[in-house]
Amino acid sequence: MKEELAKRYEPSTFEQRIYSAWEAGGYFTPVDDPEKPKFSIVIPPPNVTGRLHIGHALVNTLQDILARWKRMSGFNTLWLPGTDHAGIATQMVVERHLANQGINRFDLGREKFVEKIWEWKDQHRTEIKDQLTRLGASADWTRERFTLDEGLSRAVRYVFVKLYEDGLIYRGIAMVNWCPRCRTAISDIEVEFRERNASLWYVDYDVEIDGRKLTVATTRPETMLGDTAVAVHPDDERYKDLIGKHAILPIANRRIPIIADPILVDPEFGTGVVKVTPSHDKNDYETGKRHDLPQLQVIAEDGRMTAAAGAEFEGLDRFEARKKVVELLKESGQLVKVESHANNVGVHGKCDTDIEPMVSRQWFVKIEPLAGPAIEAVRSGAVQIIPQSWESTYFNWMENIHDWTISRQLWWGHRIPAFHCTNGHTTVTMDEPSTCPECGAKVTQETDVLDTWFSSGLWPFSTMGWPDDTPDVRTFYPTDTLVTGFDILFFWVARMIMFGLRFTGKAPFSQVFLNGLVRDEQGQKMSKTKGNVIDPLDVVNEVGADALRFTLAISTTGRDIPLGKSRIGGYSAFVNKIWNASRFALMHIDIELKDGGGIDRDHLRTVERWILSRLNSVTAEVNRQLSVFRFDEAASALYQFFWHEFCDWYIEMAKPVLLGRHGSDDDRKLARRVLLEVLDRSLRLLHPFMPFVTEEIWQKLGGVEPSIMIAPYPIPEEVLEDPEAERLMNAVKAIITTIRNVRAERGFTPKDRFKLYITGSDARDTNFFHEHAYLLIELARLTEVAVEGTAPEGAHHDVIEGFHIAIEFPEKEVSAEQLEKVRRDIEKTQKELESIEAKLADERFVKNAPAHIVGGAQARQTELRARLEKLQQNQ
RNA sequence: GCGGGGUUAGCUCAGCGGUAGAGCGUCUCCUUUACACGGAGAGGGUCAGGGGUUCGAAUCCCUUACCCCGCACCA
Repeated sequence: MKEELAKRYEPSTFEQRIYSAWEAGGYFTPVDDPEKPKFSIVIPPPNVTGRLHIGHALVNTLQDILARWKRMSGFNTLWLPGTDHAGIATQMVVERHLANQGINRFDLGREKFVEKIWEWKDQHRTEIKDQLTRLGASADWTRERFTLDEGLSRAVRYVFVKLYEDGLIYRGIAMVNWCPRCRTAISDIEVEFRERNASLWYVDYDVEIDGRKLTVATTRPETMLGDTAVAVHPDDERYKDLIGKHAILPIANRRIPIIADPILVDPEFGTGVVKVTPSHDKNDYETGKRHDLPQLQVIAEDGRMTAAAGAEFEGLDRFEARKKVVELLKESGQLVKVESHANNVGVHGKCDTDIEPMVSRQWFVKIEPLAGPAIEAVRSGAVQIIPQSWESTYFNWMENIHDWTISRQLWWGHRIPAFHCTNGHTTVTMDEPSTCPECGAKVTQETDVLDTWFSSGLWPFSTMGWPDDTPDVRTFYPTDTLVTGFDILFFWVARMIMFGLRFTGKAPFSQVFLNGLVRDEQGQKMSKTKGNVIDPLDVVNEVGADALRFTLAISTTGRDIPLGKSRIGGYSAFVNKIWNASRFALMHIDIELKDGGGIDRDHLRTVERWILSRLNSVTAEVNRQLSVFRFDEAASALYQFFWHEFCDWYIEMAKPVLLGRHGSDDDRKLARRVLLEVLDRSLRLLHPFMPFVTEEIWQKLGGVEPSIMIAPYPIPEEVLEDPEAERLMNAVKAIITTIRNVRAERGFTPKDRFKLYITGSDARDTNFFHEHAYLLIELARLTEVAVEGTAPEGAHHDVIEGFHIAIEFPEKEVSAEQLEKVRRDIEKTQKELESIEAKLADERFVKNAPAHIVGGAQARQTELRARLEKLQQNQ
């Protein structure tokens, strides 16, 4: 009837089989049960750029733990999976991929190139799904989405048109961050700053007043070619007389005005003279607008110099041009000096290319009207950010937010639903008009696409069929918990909150759990170039998904997680332990869960009441910790209970009865029932963390449900609490431990057996030990336990948890080392006693400290006094 | 410059007002029929430094030092 477990724990033999069975059972798909409360969670869609890394394994393990926990706890649970088209990132990898074959995207043309990306996407979507599957993700694949799906694209167009009509999307000319490599504009948050050792060049400009010169300090000499002014501070006495005059721009030999600007110029920095390049610097652009300066674009979209830079520079790369400008200045003697200078250079986070500030026509989202409600949602608690310390970061960013540049000059993405006609009219509409609504001329669609985060910002509802009023939207929106990395708090989380509130009137989730970054052992960020990345599949193949998941969960405290290859499967020993303990249990259990019968609580012995009480307390703990996202605490509680209480103590204590060395047949039956019960509940508690191994074992227990993943999650039951059993068993454990210690200290081996004398503080306790003497005899390896009589001379005395014990040793020489140990024990006890006595003698302590603390100290004092007295007999 | 986080056992980290903890590592003993991915033990910490509040501080406040991470600035 009952099946045994394989002798060895080999996850590869069952994990994939089990996943298929779950999928076939349809357990990942929510059931249509209006009675059940719902729980929904949407995956942070991984980019279809490549394979998942260990950070994905973390974020998805945490989501799966929540989903499985909630599902087992009776919630109608949806975990919606999918992937992100990841605009620039994907276009870049495909371009690189094609470059290896000697093809560039311009050879292919837009249509063909996009086709290639779709092929790439299909392949990687499959790989990603496979990886999540191997991790055990209980996501509903029947609802899988992709940001470029027709449904989601429609939501994107709808939102774009709506925002445009509401005046929150506008098109205009502005200075944006331009990536000359990707040849597209990017938003402010996509710019990363890198510290660099650069040079500061000091250049002399001739001034139209004879003999006078202005020395300008610059880090970008090549932009000089586009200078249209030189600025000084209006109050700077050194240059006051030159304001309004003109300087001669070196090389270009253009006459440019000397202007006064208190905002741009800090007289303390450099020489106090600033060159002004309105076309290639953000501050200079603003200055140019203030002073009505002409713009002169000397750097083109591809990072090469334009004709405006002069014939000898045209076509040169901007960095080549820099060298050449410096060279020419040297020759003309206008280069005064060069200083080294540390500065932060903005680069495109995706490709590490220096950003070129560039004036261009782009589409923007006017963000303040969206940010206001999003700030309020967090402030009011409608959206809770965990750990809470991230809230101030969120507020800080949201309160200083700038308009969002949403257009990208790329081919891969949602094409902006704007249609331009030959007469210059622009129509923004969801579907392409046949002709211009204003003049009837032919229209062509805008070639720019949207920032990829525009579509992911709609993810929690666009995936459910919005803007239609679908059953999924009604049932599962808003979602409950969002689990994601803090690195996309601004990119993604903030945008979802803004869009969600604007378009659905509701925050898209009520809680955001931001997990830390997975780093290597040295605390280094994982990256391909450093070669310290870990492919989760390698780990799964090596130690199994359960060990990986448990390691990730128990390491998740809310901060960064240092996990290198050596640590990543660290908890495989624990999984192995679970396997073996279960194997032992199955060898002795001859009943199945569905046999029913339950437990006859009236006939339980103290050991059994104890383990059930402990199990109940860990049940409460796990539920409590999961509800506050303390995955580490929940996992630790299970680890501690299963290994160090259930295996180390309970199973060892049950063995005498299970193996027939002690007790009646009825005792044995009851012990089996309890063992089954504890194992069953433990497996269910562990299941969200270790779905595979728990399922594999649980299948052998003969439960009513076809799968552990739809069996109920244990909840604490008051009847199982038993403080009295815990008190007595704590004493038993402590006494056994003491005997083991003393045995080792005195140099005896486990084979040597002794007689123990023990007396409790009252008859009931003494009687308990009389009945449970076999536990001490078995686990502490004794010959007998006497509850009366006096220990002979030379016995080792101690007081443990209120019980007086004496261990009778055979004649044996006591070494100096052993005597020293006894002396140290006494000293330690004495010291603690002294400190506690001093405390109790202090009336301020007795007066001010809460009663239970004072009471505790008094009890401790009594115990220590008794113990000290007994220990002194050992000398 | 502004903000956040950190500094606790050899390593990685919990604990955040009432007797210093875990995992891993180290050392000793043990092949006891679930498990040597095991069992039983041991050793190891003036909780970064200095002040303060309190009967009592690793825990709260101030301060110094160092280390991370954001954001802003950078001619």
